[in-house]
Amino acid sequence: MADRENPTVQKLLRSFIQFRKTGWHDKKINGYNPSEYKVLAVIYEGANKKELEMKVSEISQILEVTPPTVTQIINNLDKGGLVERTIDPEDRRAVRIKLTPKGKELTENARKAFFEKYLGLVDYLGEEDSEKLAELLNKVHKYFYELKR
Amino acid sequence: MADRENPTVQKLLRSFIQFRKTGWHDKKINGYNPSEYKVLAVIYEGANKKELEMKVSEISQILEVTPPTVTQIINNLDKGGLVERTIDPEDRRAVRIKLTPKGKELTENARKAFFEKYLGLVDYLGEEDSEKLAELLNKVHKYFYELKR
DNA sequence: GGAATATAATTAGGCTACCTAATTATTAGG
DNA sequence: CCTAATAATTAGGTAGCCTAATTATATTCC
Repeated sequence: MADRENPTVQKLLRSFIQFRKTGWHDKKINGYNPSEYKVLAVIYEGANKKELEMKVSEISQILEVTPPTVTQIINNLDKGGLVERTIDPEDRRAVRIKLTPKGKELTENARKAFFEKYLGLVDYLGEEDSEKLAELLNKVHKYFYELKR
Repeated sequence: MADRENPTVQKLLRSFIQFRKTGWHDKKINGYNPSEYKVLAVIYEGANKKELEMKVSEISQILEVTPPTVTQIINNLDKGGLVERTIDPEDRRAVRIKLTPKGKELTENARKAFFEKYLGLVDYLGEEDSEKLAELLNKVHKYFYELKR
């Protein structure tokens, strides 16, 4: 209670607020929003791992957003010719999403820039502290997650 | 380039994404949004430190949002009777914002709950790791901030 | 001292990134 | 084979921001 002035709490709070404003999530590139790039990245990575293309529901699970959110983003990517829908022949309710050559090129370029930036960060923090940070953030997530239930 | 698969980068990225979804910033309390509570908190803290009430521009600087954003939030808080505007007699362009008794009570209750939650977090992480986390987040912010210029 | 300029706040309108509820198409279970 | 479940979509809404334009007041400087 008197602990309301606890300096560690204060520091942590300030850091959280600042971190939220950190532009680590970039602004528009090539006319596409960060949320659109995230979907592109998921489709791209999925294609490198599996034989079948990603379903809307799979993308939605990976990004932890609802399916309507994914549908909307896919609609825009489709309009821009970055992505194609095909009906899954095994389950005609499902839709498989595939990158077009244009979409693939865009995604690869964005990924390159993105990973360079993050390699720079790991370099800046040092390998050890980077690992520590990831671990601590996971613990924070777990703490709040468990509070909510 | 081959470093694109650097596991530390991957871990860090996953942590960042997860952290962004962490509900550390709460949902509506008493019908007021997190952004509204942040403004209340700033006004409350300002009142404890200075003789004069907060101006819109001061609130805007502290929260790092534009003045129109603050104006809108103040409008809502005003409608709810949590806050009062008075014209600064020294500079009649400026508006001083003051908590009403109702606003003050609400803010105090919210602050209490809020700080208890964060004391719990510090307890969960340990004092030392909490400090480390704050420090690392600040470094991350600095890295991205400098990249942007 | 008055015109030009700067500053404080507000209004109007727009945007991103989400959400929920309802609908449509298809598949699976009793 | 009919009911219930599942996949995706459409429609509409919300929070939390933003920019540009406007209004009122202050400051500067010839």
